[in-house]
Amino acid sequence: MGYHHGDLRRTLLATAAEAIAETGPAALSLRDLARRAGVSHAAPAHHFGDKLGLLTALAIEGYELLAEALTAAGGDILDAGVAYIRFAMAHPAHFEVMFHPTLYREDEIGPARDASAAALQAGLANRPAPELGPDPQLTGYAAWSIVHGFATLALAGNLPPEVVADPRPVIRLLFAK
Amino acid sequence: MGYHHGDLRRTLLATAAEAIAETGPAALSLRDLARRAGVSHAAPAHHFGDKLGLLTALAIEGYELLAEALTAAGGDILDAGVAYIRFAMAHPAHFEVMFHPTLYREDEIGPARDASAAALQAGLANRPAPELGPDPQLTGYAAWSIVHGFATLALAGNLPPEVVADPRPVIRLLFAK
DNA sequence: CTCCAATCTTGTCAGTGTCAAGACTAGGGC
DNA sequence: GCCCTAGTCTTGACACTGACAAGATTGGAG
Repeated sequence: MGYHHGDLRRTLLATAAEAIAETGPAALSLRDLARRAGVSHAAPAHHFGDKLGLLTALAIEGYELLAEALTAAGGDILDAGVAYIRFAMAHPAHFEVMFHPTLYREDEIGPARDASAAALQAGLANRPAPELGPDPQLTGYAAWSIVHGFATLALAGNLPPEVVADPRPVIRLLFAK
Repeated sequence: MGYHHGDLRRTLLATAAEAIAETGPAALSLRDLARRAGVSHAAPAHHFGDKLGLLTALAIEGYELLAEALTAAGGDILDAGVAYIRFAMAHPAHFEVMFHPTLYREDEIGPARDASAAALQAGLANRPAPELGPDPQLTGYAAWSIVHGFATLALAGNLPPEVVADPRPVIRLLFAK
C-alpha cells in the first residue's frame, strides 16, 4: 500500500458498488464515498475525473466481470444464461449501471463491452441447430431478453425467492420443444 | 386553469417524464422542472412533498397507463406482450421509474400496481392450456421476463431498430411449438 | 363582502459536484 | 546522500440542489 491510502481507486469502486446496491445510483454521493474511505472530499476526482468517470469505471469493471462469468460458464447457452443471472444478482450495482447509458460515458467502454458480447455469442453458437429455430439471431435476442428480464425483475423484487433461486426451469421454457 | 398556473401538477409530471427520458432519473432536478414550468423553485414541493413524492406519482401514473394498455390489448397474451413493450417505448420515463423501487415510496403505489398485475394475469389465463406447459405460473414468469427484458434492452439501445419495430417474432419464440 | 383553504413565492440552510491551487510523498537520477 | 519530478491527496471556493419555514396571493364558498 503506497501512499496515504494506497488503493483508493479500488476502495472507491467497491464502496460505490455497495452504496448503489443499497440506495440506487441516483443517491450516490462522491463526498460520502470519500468520507467512508477516510479521505478528503476531492480525492475521488483525481482517480475518476468526475462522477461520470467513476460510474464509467464501474461499468467497465462490470463488463469485464460479466465476460469472465460467461466464458467460465462454458459453451452451453443454458449455463451462460444462468451465469448471466447469477452475475446480476452478485453484482447488482454493476449490472444496474451497465444498462443505463445516461449514467456513464459510452464512448469509453468499447473493448470491455465487446468482450461480453463475444462471450454471449460464443455460447449461442455452440447450441445444436434445431434448437435455434429458423432465425438464430432472433433466438439470440429472445435468449438475451429472457435472462436480462429475469435478472432485472428479480433485482427489483418482482419475482418470488424460490423462482430466483433456480432460474433454470424458466430459461428452459424458451428452448423446450 | 385555476390560479397562477392551473394544472401545475400535470405539467410537472409531464416535464419530469421528458427530462428523465432524456437524461435519466439521477439527473432530475426539481428546480429545473420549476424553471421550465415558469414557477418558483419551491412550487413543486406543494404538490408532491419532495422528490420521492414526485417520482411516486410518476410511478403510479405509469402503473395506471400500463394497466390500461394491457386491458386494451385484449385477452391474448401475445398482444399483451406487444402492448407491454409498446408501453415501455412510449413512456420510457414511467417504465424506468416503476421498476426502480429506490426511486419512490413503494408503500404508496399498491392499488395502481395491483391493477397492472391483474391485467397481466388475465392475459395469461385466456391462453389455451397446452401452450402454458406443465407449470403455468413458471410460463407466466418466463413471458414477463422476455417482454420486460426486451423492453429494457431496447430502451438501453441494445437491440437493432428493425427488431424493436416488431417484437412479435421474438415473443412468439417462447410459445412456438 | 368576508374569510378560508389552496396555491405559489421568498428567504434560508446544509449538502453536493467541480474546479483551482497548493501540500505531501515516493522513488529514481545524479 | 540529495534533489526533483510525477503521482497522490488536501484545502478552499463557487454555483447548484432539495428541503424547510414563513409570508403573499388568489379563487370561491358562505
